[in-house]
Amino acid sequence: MKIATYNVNGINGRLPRLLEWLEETRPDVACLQELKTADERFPIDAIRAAGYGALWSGQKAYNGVAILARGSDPVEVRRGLPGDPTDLHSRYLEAAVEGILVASIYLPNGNPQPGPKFDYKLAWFARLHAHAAALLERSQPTVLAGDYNVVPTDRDIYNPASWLDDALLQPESREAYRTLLAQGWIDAIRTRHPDDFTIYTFWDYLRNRWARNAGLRIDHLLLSPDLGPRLVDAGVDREVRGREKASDHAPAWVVLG
DNA sequence: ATGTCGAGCAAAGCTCGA
Repeated sequence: MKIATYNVNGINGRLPRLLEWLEETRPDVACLQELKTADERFPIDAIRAAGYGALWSGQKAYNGVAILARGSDPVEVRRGLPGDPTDLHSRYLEAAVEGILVASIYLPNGNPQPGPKFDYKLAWFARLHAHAAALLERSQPTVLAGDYNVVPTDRDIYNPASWLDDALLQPESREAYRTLLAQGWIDAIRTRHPDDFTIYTFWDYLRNRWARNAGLRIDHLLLSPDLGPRLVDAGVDREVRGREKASDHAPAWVVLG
């Protein structure tokens, strides 16, 4: 079973790219982020025509997450991260697909830092810690997939020098990611590629960063501990980033046996 | 500051968020 995560950076503007990738790689589950569209403009007809059922939580212009399942309709379990009823951003969706609980996560970027956006990022992370711990208590195979907006270590970026003030590299962001892993979650990409320090998922549009492979690893697939023995493979569909009208992220994926 | 995108608003270039 192949589960992927892909920050599409505008699902309508990049729909041909998304459909092409689905056709080429046929993931069983695809978690999408940054839909940047209201619910009523989600391109469900094109996605169904590609062979996928879908759940989505949209928002006009910003955020937005979805879960696609090949040949079936994902069963919605949760919409929105618990812990703050005043938080209206569409950043979390959870569904059951073939016995696996899958979450599509779009963690706040947090820039500029310090400031209210960074505070929101850390508060969102704290809510994720609480919910992720509750998920582990249920002992159901679970995958938390998405754009975490965290570069876990300096081994996950081409060169941290020009990003030192960025929210993605702050010690607080990294500590929050480590705290999540310490609950027992397995970072599938890093576990499968322990010594590959050029495996990235995001290349900024600015300053020719794709051509220079000046990337960051910020999209992650976290597996519940029971899925550890089922980890067969994991990777990044890097070439997708190099295409016309590409998102600034590439899809990342895991195969479970 | 740099400089690249999508999307909204509204009718073209600006603003915002990333």
